[in-house]
Amino acid sequence: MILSWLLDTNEKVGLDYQIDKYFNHKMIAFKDVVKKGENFSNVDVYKACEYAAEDALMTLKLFNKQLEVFKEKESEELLKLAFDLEFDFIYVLADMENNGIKVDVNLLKELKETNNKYIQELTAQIYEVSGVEFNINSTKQLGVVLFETLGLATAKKTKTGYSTDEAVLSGLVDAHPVIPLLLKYREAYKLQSTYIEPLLELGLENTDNRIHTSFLHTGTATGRLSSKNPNLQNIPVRSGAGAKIREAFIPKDGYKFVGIDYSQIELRLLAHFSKDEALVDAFKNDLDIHYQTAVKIFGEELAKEKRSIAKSINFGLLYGMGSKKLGDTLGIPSKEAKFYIDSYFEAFRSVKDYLKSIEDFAQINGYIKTLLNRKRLFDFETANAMIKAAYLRESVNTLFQGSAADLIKLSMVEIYKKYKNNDNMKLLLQIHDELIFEIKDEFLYEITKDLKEIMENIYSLRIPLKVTVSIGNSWQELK
DNA sequence: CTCCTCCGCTTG
DNA sequence: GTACGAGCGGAGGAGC
Repeated sequence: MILSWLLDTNEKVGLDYQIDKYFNHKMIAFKDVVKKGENFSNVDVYKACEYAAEDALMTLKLFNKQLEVFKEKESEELLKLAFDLEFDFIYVLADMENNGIKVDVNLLKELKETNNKYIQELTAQIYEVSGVEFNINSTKQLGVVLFETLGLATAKKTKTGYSTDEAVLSGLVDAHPVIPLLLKYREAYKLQSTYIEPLLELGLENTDNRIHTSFLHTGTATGRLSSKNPNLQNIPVRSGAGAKIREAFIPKDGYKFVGIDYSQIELRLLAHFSKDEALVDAFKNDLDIHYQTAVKIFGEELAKEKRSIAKSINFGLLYGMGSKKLGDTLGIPSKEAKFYIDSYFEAFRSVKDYLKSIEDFAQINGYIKTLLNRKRLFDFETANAMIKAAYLRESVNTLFQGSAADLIKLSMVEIYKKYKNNDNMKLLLQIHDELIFEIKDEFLYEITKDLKEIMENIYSLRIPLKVTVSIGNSWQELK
């Protein structure tokens, strides 16, 4: 059985540390649930699943085992209550954590060496060009070098001094030859310290080179999962150099990676909730949603050229954007950004009304609830104007982000239930709107097709749910 | 020496 | 003072 390692520590050698890790973080999660009453509304998600019976015996064993490990008598009742709520999903998480994901340690070693040389070269060049030796990783020291020693123009300040973040450096890229070197250094150092070195170390811990993360079930305000030790939900994907790290994640022999992600799930939820005719039609007809948005705002002729603006607006809507930030994002004056936002709401009238109704609901009731009734509380009573504005943005965002989390959790439970005894397929990772599986070559298409079916039909909305599937011999190939 | 906050960067 | 949700590594200061 999937969790045999958890119940019988002698069955597999070397898994003790995993058991400890599992119990530790689960216990922390349970304590969180007990502490924060609002998370009890998770019950709706699991009630919706209605999958209690089959694993009852094993659950009981697991529960008893936990009580043995954590002798916290006074919290037994509460722990039991919390445990019931976790009933189904806890298995999915434990399964993923136990499966782990294999890394190519030889490739990571190569990356580490070449990247290390590169960092040393950049360091030497930075010292030479700037004329001083200092700790490049220290924002404080770097600020002094750039804005005092070299006398570059300051752009913005942080609480404690000069800002030297990527936006500031990019703005100064032509001002001094050290700037492009710093940008390259930052990227290389980040990859080395946060990804390459820790992943290599973890990969070498196990003879099968598999890395095991911890997924936290109660680690977010919205109902999403989070991942830590290591965080496998923020492995680089955007930069070219970062892509090499994804090459180092590989399936075991005879298996392929399959990535299935929900396409535009939050915007689909916006269409579903708002019932906006234009949005609903676009998704029903499987059109390019950002392009269609551009058509509605700017007209047919300009739509192609303005698609990226429409895309930024679409995402901004889900975050409760303001014109200033949209302007910054697009590199245009906030006045122009405001005009675009106004044009959007002119074209999508019911979206505007709907977003307003979310804010009203949150303010009147002091909470917001997602598609499957997960609640997030807000204390408007004691909030000043700034906090209140933040709560309204969070209310809007939680509806979409949290509902999307509900849906993928439903899918994960359904998939787990169907495949838990099938060694031809394992679920390895969840990255918010995406699942990554390891599937045996022989059953690749059969199982992938079934997973797609499950995910697209997990819940009935006004618009269809759509997933995109990718198959590859490394994580990098899943695109 | 450990712990904490800040900064900056990675991701959906 | 205004775009949501996360985790991690390094610097530097506070406190033991």
